[in-house]
Parts: sequence; structure tokens; C-alpha cells
Amino acid sequence: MRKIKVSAEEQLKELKRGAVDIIPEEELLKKLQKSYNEDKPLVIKFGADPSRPDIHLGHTVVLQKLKLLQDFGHDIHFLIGDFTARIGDPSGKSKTRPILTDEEVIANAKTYSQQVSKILDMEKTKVVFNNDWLGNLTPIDMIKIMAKVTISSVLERDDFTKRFKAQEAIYMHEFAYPLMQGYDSVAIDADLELGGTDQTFNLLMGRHLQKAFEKEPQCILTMPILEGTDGVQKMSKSLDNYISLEDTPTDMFGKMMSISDDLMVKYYELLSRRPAAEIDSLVSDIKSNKKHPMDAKKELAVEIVNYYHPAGTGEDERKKFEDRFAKNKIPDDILTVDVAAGEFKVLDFFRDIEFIQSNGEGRRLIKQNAFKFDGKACKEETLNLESGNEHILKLGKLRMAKIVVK
RNA sequence: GGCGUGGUUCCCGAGCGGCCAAAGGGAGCAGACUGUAAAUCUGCCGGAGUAUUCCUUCGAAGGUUCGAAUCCUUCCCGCGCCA
Repeated sequence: MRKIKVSAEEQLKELKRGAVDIIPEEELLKKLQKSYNEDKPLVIKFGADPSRPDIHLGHTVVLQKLKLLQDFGHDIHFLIGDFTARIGDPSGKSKTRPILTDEEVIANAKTYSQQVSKILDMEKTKVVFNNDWLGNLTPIDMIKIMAKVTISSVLERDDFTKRFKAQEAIYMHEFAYPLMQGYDSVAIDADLELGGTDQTFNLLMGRHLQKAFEKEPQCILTMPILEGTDGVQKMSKSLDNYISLEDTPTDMFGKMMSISDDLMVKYYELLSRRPAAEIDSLVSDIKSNKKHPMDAKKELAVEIVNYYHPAGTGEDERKKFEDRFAKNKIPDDILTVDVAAGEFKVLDFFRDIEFIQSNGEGRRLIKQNAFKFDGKACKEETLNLESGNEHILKLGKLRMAKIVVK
């Protein structure tokens, strides 16, 4: 039975969808043709940085492309950068990252591949650790690698340029990062490497080093960086604008609904699995007012939730969402706490359940009419509760709890 | 190694002996308006207290002073120029 069933031209067409760059395109086509003719899968490299174990929707943009390649029959090398994590990738960071301990790296790597299994078929995925070869390099080997790359070429990298101009510190070990990552391509004989556009430099370094070590150079394919829910900065855990694959269905749906209309269009293009033509017509319907943007957003939220949670969850969440926000119903799965009858200190309670960090914050919210007791704004810090009653306490739009008075 | 310059609250950035919990902007939170959208407007935005009050904070440690983010000493770190 053939491993590669789809023609090279067809593969390339699908790969190009949504991609920012394929460098160089003709070369990739040739590789694909050769692979098709000889029925020999290409070695696809994808490097994961285990310093941040939580995978969010931003990562899935590239992972989906990887899945596509996997379905075409190619060999995915899922490379865990356990060695490079100890250096810390300076990409897109104005500050040096903390260096992780071995235990952290291993634990992170585990959670990482677990989450990736929601997208890739792990049976067919080769998981490799770059410490296996990088960890064995001698100082001489390192120097030989360094001898292939000029300082000015590394300084050209976007974030180094910025930091250099801004007179910020750049440390020697940060220069090592792209070199090591590039050497990974040499070690595994990658044919094609995928990454976000912020990785372009590192990916090209792989190509450069392969040439320098007289191997066939890899092609690279870059995908756009997905903005986070704020719509401005790239999705990242540290900016707290991310939608995690581990989010509960309710959170995931809610976060999807909180994005702006403009961002929704981008999310459709990069995250939806619907055919391109369908998305195009949807976008034009929104522009011509045939379709309400909120409905389109709900549909996307349903699609995404369904993908990362059991089928049907998305529709359930949609109903819950509509009940809660359009019909103002109280969801039945909210936090419920038993409290004693009599004097009830509102601030203490909210602090206990971590709705607020300090009493000051709570007072401020009360003053600003954010505290609703059974649906009515309440200005009291101390309440008197009778046993047997139940009450709904809200703090702003999102924080909501039920108390049962015993 | 020498000279210069800088380290301020989540981020950027003013302050340069008391009027400083510290301007301004961003982020965040809340209210109005909405579609839990954007935009806009308003308020809040170190901690404790009802409060005129107190406590902790301006790289670190000491010191001067009635009083220091602001002055002095030492140390740590960044950046630039020279070597």
C-alpha cells in the first residue's frame, strides 16, 4: 500500500492555505514530487519549547498544518527542546527567560505531548528530545557550529536588532539558541520545518547549518501568529490573553465570545476547519449585514469547543451561554457554598472564594454597583441571612456564586 | 580597566529633600451604552480601616536629616564611549 497518496501539487496547494511563507516554494514542490514518486515520506520537523507546557489555540495554527502533513503520509518529528529549554528562546521576548530545571522540563514535555495528541495522531508521530544529540556535543563541536555563523547575521534577527537599538542586554547564550535549534535540523535530516513567523530566523538557521554541514537543506513553512483575546498582542500565557486547550468548555466558549469582530475573522481563517470558500462567503455575509457577527462568533465558538471537547459540548455551551447572558438565567453549575445563618461578611466571603484579592478591591466594586444580591445592586458589606434561604451573589458580569444558608 | 549614564509601583515613564503611595500613558477592573464585540464616556487601580489615619514600596545595605524615591557611602546590575 502506498504511503503517499496525494499528488505533490495538491499537497502544496493545501499547505499554502493560511501560510505566510514557504521558503523556497519550488524546492518544496520538488521534494514533494520526489517523495511522491518514490513513495518516501518527508521528514517534517516541529520544535516544541517545553518551557511553557500549556498549549493554547495559538499553537494549534501550526499544529493543524502538521496534522495535514501527517495525513498526507509524512513523518512528523515532534521535537521536544529539552536541551534548548535550558537556554531559553529569546524570540519575541525583550527579557531573558528563566532557565528550567531538568524535572520541570520533563514534566512539561509530558503534558505538552498529551495536549498535542488532541490534534496529532501520536501513534504516527516520532517524539524526539534534542538533548539526545545536543547534550553529547563537545566544546569543540560547539565551536565548529559557531564557526559557520557570523555575528552580524545573528544580530540581524528582529528581536536582537530591537534590543540592540533599545540598548538592552543581550547575552552570549541567547546567540546559542538559534544555533542549537538549527543544528537539530542537521541531526534529524529534516526536509521541512514548520513554525510561527516569529521563528523564521531560527528555521532559516536550520537550513543554513544543513548546507554548512553538507546536507540537503530543509524548506521552511511559516504560519501567522495568532493574536490573543485582546486582539492586539500575540496569544500567550504570560499576557493572559490565551485560550487554552485545557480550558473548560464554558471558559473556552466564553473567551471565544469575548473577542472582537475583526479578530473573529482572523480566528475563522486560522482556526476553523471549514473549507475556505465557506469562510469567505460567511465573511462577506457579515460585511453585507446578512449575518449578525455575534451569530457567526457563536458558530465558531461551537466549532472550537466541539473540537477540543466531546462532540456536542459546543452546542450545550451555546445554550448555556444564551441562557445566562441573553435570558439572564442562572447557570446550574455555578460555585455553591454553604454559609452559616446570621451575620454575613460580604468581603470576607468574596476573599475566601478568591473573587477578590483585597478588601479594598471589594469595597471599590461595591461602591461601583458591581455587587448584585439576588439580582439587585447591594451596597452593604454586612448582611443578615436567615437559614433555609438560597441567594445568588454576583460581582461584575463574570463572577457569580450561590450561597445556601444553613 | 577608565570615563559617562541609568536601575521608580503589572509594563512604559515623570519625579530629584517635606504638598509622594509617587504625574502621564498602557494594561487591568467596574459602571453607562451594547451583541460578555469594538469604539466612546465615567470611576477605580499597594495593603489595613467607616475615617482626618497607619503600614509596606522607588536595585541592595548602611548613613546624614525633625523628615529621603530624592543627599552621602559601599555594593550589585544594565547601557554607551574609550582601552
